[in-house]
Amino acid sequence: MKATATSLGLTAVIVAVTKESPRILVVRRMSHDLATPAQRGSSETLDESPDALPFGPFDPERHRTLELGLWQWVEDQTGLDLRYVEQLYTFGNQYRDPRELEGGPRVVSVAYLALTDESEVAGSGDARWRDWYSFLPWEDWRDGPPGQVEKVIRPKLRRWIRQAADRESRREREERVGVCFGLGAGGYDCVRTLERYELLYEAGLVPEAHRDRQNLERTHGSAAAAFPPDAIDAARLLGRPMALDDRRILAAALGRIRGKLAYRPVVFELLPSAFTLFQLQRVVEALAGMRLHKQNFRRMVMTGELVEATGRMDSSGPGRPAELYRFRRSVLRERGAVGVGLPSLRAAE
Amino acid sequence: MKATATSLGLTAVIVAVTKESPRILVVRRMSHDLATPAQRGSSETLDESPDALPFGPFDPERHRTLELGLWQWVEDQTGLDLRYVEQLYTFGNQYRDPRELEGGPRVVSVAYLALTDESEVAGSGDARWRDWYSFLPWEDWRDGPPGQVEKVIRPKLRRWIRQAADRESRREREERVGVCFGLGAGGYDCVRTLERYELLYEAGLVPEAHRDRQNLERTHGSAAAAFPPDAIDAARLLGRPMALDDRRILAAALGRIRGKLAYRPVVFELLPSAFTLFQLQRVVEALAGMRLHKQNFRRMVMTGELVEATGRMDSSGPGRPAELYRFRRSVLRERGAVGVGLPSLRAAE
DNA sequence: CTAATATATGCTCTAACTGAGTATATATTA
DNA sequence: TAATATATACTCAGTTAGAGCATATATTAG
Repeated sequence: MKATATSLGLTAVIVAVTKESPRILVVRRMSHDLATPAQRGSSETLDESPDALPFGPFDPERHRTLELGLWQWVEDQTGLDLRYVEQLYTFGNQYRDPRELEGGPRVVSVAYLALTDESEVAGSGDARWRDWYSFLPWEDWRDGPPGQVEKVIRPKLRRWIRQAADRESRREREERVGVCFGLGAGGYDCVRTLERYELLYEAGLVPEAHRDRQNLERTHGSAAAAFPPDAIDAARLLGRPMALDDRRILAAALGRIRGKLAYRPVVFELLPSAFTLFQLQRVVEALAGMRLHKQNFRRMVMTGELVEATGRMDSSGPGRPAELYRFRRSVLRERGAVGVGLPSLRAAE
Repeated sequence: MKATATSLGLTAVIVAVTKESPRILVVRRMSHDLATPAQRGSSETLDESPDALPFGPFDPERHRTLELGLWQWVEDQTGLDLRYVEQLYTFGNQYRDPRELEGGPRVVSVAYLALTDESEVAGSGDARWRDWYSFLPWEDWRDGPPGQVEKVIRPKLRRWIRQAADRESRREREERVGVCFGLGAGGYDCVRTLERYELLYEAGLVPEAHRDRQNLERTHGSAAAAFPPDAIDAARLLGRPMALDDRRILAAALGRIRGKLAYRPVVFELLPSAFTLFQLQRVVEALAGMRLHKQNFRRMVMTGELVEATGRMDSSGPGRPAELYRFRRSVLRERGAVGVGLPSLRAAE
């Protein structure tokens, strides 16, 4: 059975940073919306009900542009006011949505990245904020290499390399693992989030990989492959799964925002109007998933003239009070590439 | 009358570089395909028949992914084999396609950037290669500031600034012009191609702006605004117009490829397997639209280990024969950000 | 009150990189 | 043979990036 039509939708990756942790707005879609009939029978999927990214159909009658469509639809559904919106990518792979297996239309979705501050979500109560790294825990290197990388990912990937069919594909796998997790020259690159997710997917370390394979096999009538039990175990340590290919979209969004940090001052859309340099640094670190050298960070921000002093001080925390700054919006118009620039990964302050 | 459905298509920006000039594959779509009935009557549009980017509907029955759809459809239509394909942007603005004015569906198009070498185009003979800068002549600074910038663009933009409604919007226009054409601090940024096109469109310096406005007014029954005669004059100097918003897509593609040059070695997909360093430099210059310092360029390529010597020499041109190099594909796997890095704009060698 | 601790902020040092230029070698063409 | 066009090696100064030292000013534990 094949999809015969296409339906166009919008997916929103809505990001906020609260108290040093990056947050994502997710909805809990009832699983029977997304499950195939085979799954609908099994009890295990019903109570799982995975998180999903906010998604809505695009209505050409109401919206003059795709971006306005996203804007208004998010506004209507959640009451959030977005500070920054940019198109991320358009996803149209077959079987993204398992309902295609039953003859549903091909679901093509234009994903947008939006920045805001975390605030109460109005409207239909199933939207909630969640820590971004609860979905992609291997991306947070702020306290050194994440536990899962050494304990789970590396051993499993070594096995995946060994299982390669021939010498050539084995060498290829080896190199991919090296690039993604920073064994090769050049070290670890925090921007390669999508490459990492896709590697983990292909290597079967992520439950979505098994789910998709099972959906396919069930619908095509072949015997459903046994769900490898150790794979499930491993997957539990590798973050919260999501519906559809939403975790892939999340990985793409993280890479985009990390890349953008270096040459466009987007961080400021996530901060209050007045902030200390340390707060600014914490937000950048939260998104980059790594620690920065404090003095150099300050030097960069100051010599780049990204901010201006407000004159007021912040004495709320412990330690010497810090001066409060505001974003100098005019840099957007004055100069070309400006941003907070990420160094390569290193230890700490 | 409003569009009630959406149709999903694929647009291809197919790039090659031949003898130091970047080329684009365009098709000549019969103008009655795109014209509104009002235009169809007038003789002036019939013989114009503007160039358009290759476009095809996306068929979910045949294609597993959007990218595969593009690949196969380009292959079928033109016989070209693409060396590199990446998704560029998804365009879905209302009235992109004038047929929407008569109740046609909203045309959403996923644009792809593809690199290849210029070769004979097979199949339906209406596809042809054209110089990229014939559509965006203000983007080519290899021989200094393009003539149109000083003679046409600057004066018209100055008038556009003066015509602003209030002080605030005037200051805004002033700053935008400064950023786009390099009057402000930071100088000229060759990557801001889309910003420049959109500025020229808004300021009415590009015929597409008048065409779109006329289409709207005619269909809505209001008197068609007189086409300002000096605007037409100016437009003739500002490059060849295109159908739909294809020139906007072209501007986006140019910005993307220029930005990518700096951190991904995409140039090599446009070169033969063996090339001299000077040829490599010429291709980069053609895309960047500016000249590079020769010795520094060589140093960068060599210390970056982007290429390896073949041992063979090229004695075809005048002057001392140059060594032939090949791209060291393994850098793709070894390191993170690698590319040929563009400096800020300067005079010449 | 004092010590420990957490933060803010100023300054230095070095290695690497960037932009620009000089110098020399080797080919073709007038 | 001179003029010209390219290839290639090397130098030099200014800038930037990564790392660390030192000091100032607050809170909290004892």
